[in-house]
Amino acid sequence: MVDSVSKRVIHDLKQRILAGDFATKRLPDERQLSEWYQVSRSTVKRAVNRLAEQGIVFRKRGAGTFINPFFLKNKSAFHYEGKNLGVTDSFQVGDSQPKSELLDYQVIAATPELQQDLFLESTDFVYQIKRLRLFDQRPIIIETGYIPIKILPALTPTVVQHSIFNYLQEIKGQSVSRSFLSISAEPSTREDQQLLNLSKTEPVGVMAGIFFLDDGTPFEVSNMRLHYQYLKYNTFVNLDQD
Amino acid sequence: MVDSVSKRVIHDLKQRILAGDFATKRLPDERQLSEWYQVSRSTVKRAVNRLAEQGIVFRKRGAGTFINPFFLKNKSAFHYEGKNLGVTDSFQVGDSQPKSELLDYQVIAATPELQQDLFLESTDFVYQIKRLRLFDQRPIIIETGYIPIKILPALTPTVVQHSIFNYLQEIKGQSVSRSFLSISAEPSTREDQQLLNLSKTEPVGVMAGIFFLDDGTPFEVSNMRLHYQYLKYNTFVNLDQD
DNA sequence: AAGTGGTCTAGACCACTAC
DNA sequence: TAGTGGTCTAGACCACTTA
Repeated sequence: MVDSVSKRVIHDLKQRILAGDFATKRLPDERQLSEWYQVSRSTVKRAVNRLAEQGIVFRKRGAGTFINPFFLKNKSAFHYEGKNLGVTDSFQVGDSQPKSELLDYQVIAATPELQQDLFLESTDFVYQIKRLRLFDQRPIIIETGYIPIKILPALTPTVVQHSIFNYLQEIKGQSVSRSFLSISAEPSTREDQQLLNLSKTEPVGVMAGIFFLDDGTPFEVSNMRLHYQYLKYNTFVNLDQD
Repeated sequence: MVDSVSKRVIHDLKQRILAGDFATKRLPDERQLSEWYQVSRSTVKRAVNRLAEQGIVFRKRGAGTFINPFFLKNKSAFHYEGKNLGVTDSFQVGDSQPKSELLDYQVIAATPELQQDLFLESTDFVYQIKRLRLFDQRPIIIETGYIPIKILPALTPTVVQHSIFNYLQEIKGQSVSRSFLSISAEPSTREDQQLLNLSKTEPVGVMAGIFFLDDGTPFEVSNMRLHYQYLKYNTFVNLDQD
């Protein structure tokens, strides 16, 4: 995993910004950086654009490239780097390994909605997997997932209690690299209250959506009900667009 | 606003994908597209990369570029294009103009937290503006915002009841194009219940964060408590990265 | 008018996938 | 091995901001 040229530039610029090398809150212009790093201007541009995507710098046509002051003063808030894809990724807070308690595990015919979302025929079947996920011994998420059996014909309850994503990687050499999620909130149901240890007035966060394989195949429809104190989704939005 | 070359390519490819021109679920390779559109390969690459960012196609090094089947079957879910920045933008659902009821409006000394978030000195003052925002006659959001007086010295309650963002554009020619938001959920307080017409067990969604001007100046710290039925945040996450 | 970022070109070479 | 996307170059010209 040798670093490419632009990676080197990205990394170095990030370090200098954090170290406060650019007291002016302004980056040298692209042509200067190009000479500085002895790379082409295109490469500098690609590197700086990456920093802009991450909200670290702002570009202003005709004026220059400026360091986001908020980035310097609030680095922790930018910790979301790498984003949230799987749930497990988002909850590496506790030191202990996340565990799962299997609540339900069966094979059912794909409902019309699942057929559409997972790109299935009416003759297809899916696993319905309901798990209570624990982090640091505490119940945090009730997750109900639907996975086509034709993608993972040999899934077992044992696998399910550990990581389905890891199993997928081992068996098929594919990983889940994209997701489409919708985030909302709801009053807790009686079941939520029991499983997640909530009072009647405490709500759950809901993250529902689809996970995709590298090749774009929809892999899983997932519905997650989270203890509300653990729902925290950070987004950086940049409206400079097409 | 003449379209650039790459915009033309983006637009045309998008249309063809939607029209089902690529029955194979696969785009022609870059060199072919380059010839087809009579543009350089770099330009094709930039265009197709934009489509990939939007989740419309998947790129696979060594294999090709493939259309996201989910995009074809579920176009409505991709409606989030343009994303959510301001709250008003996210809620153009109802036909009527959004309105605001002013709950609180005063100038206060910047607290330490505000000083940090808005990049202020301890001698700075901010407006504290609390509004109940109505959409389609219904109360949806309680928004408490903090804006440095030195950015908008002549703000008035009248302006505040309409759009602060529009006023900013008129007065300073600047717009709010970036935001950093954190999304969570909480049980509703008694005030929430009263203002948003919620029962005791119904929660609120919370969107808290900072809005930035084009030049990166933090413009407003905002805390929004939403009627839970109106919190719906869609995200497309792509974990192909650096 | 000078300086800065944005777009685009024509081409080289590399890394990975599939056969 | 052939084909595909990824990185990079060296340079041209354009669009916008600032003075």
